[in-house]
Amino acid sequence: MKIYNTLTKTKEEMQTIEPGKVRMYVCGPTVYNLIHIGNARPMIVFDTVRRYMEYKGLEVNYVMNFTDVDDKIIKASIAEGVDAEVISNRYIEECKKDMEGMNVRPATTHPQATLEIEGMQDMIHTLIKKGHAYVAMDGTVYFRTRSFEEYGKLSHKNLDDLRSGNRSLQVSGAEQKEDPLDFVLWKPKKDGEPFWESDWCDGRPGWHIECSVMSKRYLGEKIDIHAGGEDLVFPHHENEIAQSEAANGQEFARYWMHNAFLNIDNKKMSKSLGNFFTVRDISEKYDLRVLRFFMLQAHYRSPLNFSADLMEAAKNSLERIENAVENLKFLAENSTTSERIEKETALLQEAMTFTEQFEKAMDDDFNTADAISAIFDLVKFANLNANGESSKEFLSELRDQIIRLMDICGIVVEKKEEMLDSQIESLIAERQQARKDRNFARADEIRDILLEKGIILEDTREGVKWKRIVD
RNA sequence: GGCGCCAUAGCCAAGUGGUAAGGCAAAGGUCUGCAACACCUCUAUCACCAGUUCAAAUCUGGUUGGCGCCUCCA
Repeated sequence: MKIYNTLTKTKEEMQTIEPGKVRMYVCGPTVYNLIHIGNARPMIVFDTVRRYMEYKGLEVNYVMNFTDVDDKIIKASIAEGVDAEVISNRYIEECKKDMEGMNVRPATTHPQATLEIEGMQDMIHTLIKKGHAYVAMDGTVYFRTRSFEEYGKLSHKNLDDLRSGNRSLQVSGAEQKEDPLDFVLWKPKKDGEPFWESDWCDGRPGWHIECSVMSKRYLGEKIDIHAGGEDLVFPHHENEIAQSEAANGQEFARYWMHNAFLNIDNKKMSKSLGNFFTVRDISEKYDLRVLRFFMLQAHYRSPLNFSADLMEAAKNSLERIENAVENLKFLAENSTTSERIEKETALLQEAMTFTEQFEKAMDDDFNTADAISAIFDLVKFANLNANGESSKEFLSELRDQIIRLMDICGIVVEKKEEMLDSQIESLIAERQQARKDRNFARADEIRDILLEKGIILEDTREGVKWKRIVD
């Protein structure tokens, strides 16, 4: 299994610290509002990475935090006249609902920054003791960037470029920093803000220290994979490395994975620009499986453009796969032979090559776009080789294979067994009679009635099939 | 100003040295009372220029056009 590592800018064969086990940390959202579809990309991408690793037999300890102390949360709490906690807890719950809708599995642990303050203070103490941090006059604690020699190794920047190249940094350096690139580990409270007591001042932690500490607490000082959006490479992840490695004296994470951005009409989507859709917005128009499928059709390191047309295309594509699964199920239910015949054994063996194709693509830095094309090849193969004469065993093996691969992608194509509404059943029977009587007007009328209820009928050689509309 | 990424058919998107996967859409056809599903057929020399090579979408240099990070941000 190969992973593209931002640290080395190459694909590397994954070797875990502990055989058979993966320690993985994903930077989660700041919970001050409903998550948007940009937030959804890393959730979907890395959930798929996790699912694939588990499929390959690895045990994944998966941690995704919630950043629940932040300027915007505080701003929202002041606007509503409630505690910051009320805001963050509310949106953590909403985020979990959205994750469930996208079939993103809950992490092994979902730590929250405000519950880990003690660990943060410990790490800051250590950094001060080791000379990597200092306390300013007002109690702010800064990380001494120049004390960490490898600073810049993740984002491949060097300190001189950063210093000379950036105007705003130089201006803001007028504070009490020793160096404009030093960043905050602990900052003093302002009126009305949540705060914690500390040896330096009443205040709250800087953003970067949170992830360093939560990662260490739940996964240990050294982890296998640290992941997040590409915008976090600098400064967030760069700073995490500096803090963690300076404090712990060893490498922080082996592999750094970053997903590219989701754009709207070729423009960056951001909360500050206001051109964003929440996952909740999308869920009103589409089944969230469509959103998930849409995102997995591109490679996670390529920018992806979002639009209504593209969602429609993704929906139609997904339907093709679902149709095949439905069709196989229908044929199996009506098949008269149960055991497979020799020829079918050979066909099933051939079908396995699609699973191999799928795995080969996923092994190559989780190339979901390629992996999904293998699923389509399998779908084509199934459509071509399954018919009324096929055995039950053959049909269900094919169906299981498609379902299994889609399941790795985190998309459930197996419809739950639903009780056939007796009303629907009798309408279908009535329509069949009408067709027999060549009363096509009535037959079409019944079909329209069912269509309005979201039921699509399909007349096939083997009988009438029905399915619920996907949207 | 500094660092970096991308450019493949109408649209989306793999492929990163050996003569272009897959999906959507469109067109024609088979099946069918019609429709839908499915199947068959059909759509590209890979932004442009120059070079390296027996061989380049794939490597090198340049041009043009997009975009990202350097500030809260997935």
